[in-house]
Amino acid sequence: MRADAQTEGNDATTRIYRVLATVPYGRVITYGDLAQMAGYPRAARLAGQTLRKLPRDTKLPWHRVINAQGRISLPEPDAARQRARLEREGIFLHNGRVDLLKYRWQP
DNA sequence: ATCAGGGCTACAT
DNA sequence: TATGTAGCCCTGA
Repeated sequence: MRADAQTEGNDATTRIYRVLATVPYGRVITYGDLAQMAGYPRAARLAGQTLRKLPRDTKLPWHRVINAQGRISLPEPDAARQRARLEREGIFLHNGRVDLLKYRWQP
């Protein structure tokens, strides 16, 4: 836990979930940005580890998180689920990637 | 206190 | 564009 994070009174998981919840429909965010917005710059892998623990029935938009290359970092069959959810929001992959310049969300 | 490992990244070939 | 290679930083053992 970090000093600046402690002042917020929350652990990394909570902070990451909170940011994830703000990612709007039809947009995506990278692991690195998610971590940074949660107060953990350069801790992209932390975001990954955290998301991996999400329950299957979560309401959070886990599928809107992709890597910095615009690619899905999940092994099949989860990658297929993520792709399907993204498409349902109008986000399609071309050559296995999302057009970050167009859909990347950054406040 | 240490250490390996993770849904990663940036940079160099 | 496609690898390879170092960093990064947190968590759990």
